[in-house]
Amino acid sequence: MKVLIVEDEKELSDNVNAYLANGGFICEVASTYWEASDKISSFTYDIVLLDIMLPDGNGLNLLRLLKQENSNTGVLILSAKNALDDRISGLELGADDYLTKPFHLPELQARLKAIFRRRMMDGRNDITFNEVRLDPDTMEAWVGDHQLPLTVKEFELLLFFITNKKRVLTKQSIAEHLWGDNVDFLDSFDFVYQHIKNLRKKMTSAEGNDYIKTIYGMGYKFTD
Amino acid sequence: MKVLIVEDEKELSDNVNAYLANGGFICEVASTYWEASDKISSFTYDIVLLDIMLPDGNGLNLLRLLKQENSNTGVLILSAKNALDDRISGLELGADDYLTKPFHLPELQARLKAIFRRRMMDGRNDITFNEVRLDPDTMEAWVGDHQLPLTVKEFELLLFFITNKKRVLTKQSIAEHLWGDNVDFLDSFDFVYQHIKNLRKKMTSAEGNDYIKTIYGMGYKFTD
DNA sequence: ATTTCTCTTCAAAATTCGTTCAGAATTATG
DNA sequence: CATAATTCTGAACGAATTTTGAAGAGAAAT
Repeated sequence: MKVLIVEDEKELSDNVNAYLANGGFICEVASTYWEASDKISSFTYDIVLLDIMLPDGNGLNLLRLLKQENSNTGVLILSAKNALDDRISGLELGADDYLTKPFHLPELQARLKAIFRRRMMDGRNDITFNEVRLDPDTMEAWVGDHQLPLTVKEFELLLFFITNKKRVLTKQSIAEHLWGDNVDFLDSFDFVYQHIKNLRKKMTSAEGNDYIKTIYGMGYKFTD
Repeated sequence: MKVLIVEDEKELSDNVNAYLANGGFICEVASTYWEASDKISSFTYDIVLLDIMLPDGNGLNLLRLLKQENSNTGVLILSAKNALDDRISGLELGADDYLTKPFHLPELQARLKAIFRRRMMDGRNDITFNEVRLDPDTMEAWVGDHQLPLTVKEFELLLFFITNKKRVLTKQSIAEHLWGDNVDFLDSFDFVYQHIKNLRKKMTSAEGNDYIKTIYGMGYKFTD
């Protein structure tokens, strides 16, 4: 992760630079408004650590510039203790966070990581096994690039398989998991066959492979 | 935007509630760890305002729960002045921001809006998804150039969809979000159908596409 | 008070999905 | 190899879910 430190006090920027570099960040320093402006226009950073009070210009303008140039860059604002308005303006302008001086370096790092996590995660929450990918939030499933048009039961079945990969699942356990307590009254779990079949068909029509292996007399196993 | 205020000092939570409600937020209050835990498990909030120091449990556990339940919820941590470790832990756990007590209400609101904008609006003042554009401030909505004459419920529905794009929303969650806690007494959420229908009609009469996809047996999803 | 707009309720129609059934195919057993 | 047990498949039925139109209730505006 690449960080631009915009800060005119050399001692502070050196400290930050050293600490963050040690924590795995790649840092560059700009000590004036114009130097920062140049770098922002020329290069791409993951996060800009921005001191608002600069000798030759207001950092909020840099923030505006940044949002125009590349809105995907995170911004953490550094401000003097009492500059409440600056902080609020900064957040209004789209900064991700701010920190008042003086601050603790571990906290700075924690916040940078928080910003990074926020920007990278992008709300995705999926489970994968080889070519197969599931997202429980969106109820979408893929084999490779091909999205599977699954019904709810089929999706739940695949989810049950993928969260119990390589384990043998009996028809009974599948039935109990997908149909809950209602199955107690049933004497046969044969209806599971249908859903296995349907899921297999949709998976194999996408690529060559459904990962469901039949264990004769036992049940099924999701494996390669 | 729906906010859960987790705070045991009643006077403070009342103040915050009143101030934010006036600013257009929909607020609910939980004054104990378990009440908060219940609400977080049962309902969906855009942001949780979380006091870490609760009489019957540590707020950081709530934060963990929250990230498990619904990773799309923002978190703003409230902490005592000197609890630096808690703040850092909070940010590490995925909180979006923190504020130390005591704080100014305008700053709190600015930060909440910043979190929301950061998550939804990408630094601008409106929310877009493909051809669809919403402005929560003015309550206006467009599909392409065509402005939609939406009613309040339709707007809220579309806002709920667009702020939860690609996620499957059940009729129940939609009902809870748009109608608040009152829906506890209902046994059916079928009335949601009507609003879906009306919204669809207005969106498709503007352009060819409403982005609302039906997931049979599950709910709806705003996607392309 | 009346009109207009919005929200909700209700029932019928349309659609999708889950299940059953019978027969075919596969695998195990002796 | 013959038999029994298990699994697979396609077709068709029925149940559950969603859509739709219409009409009533309620709120807001004139």
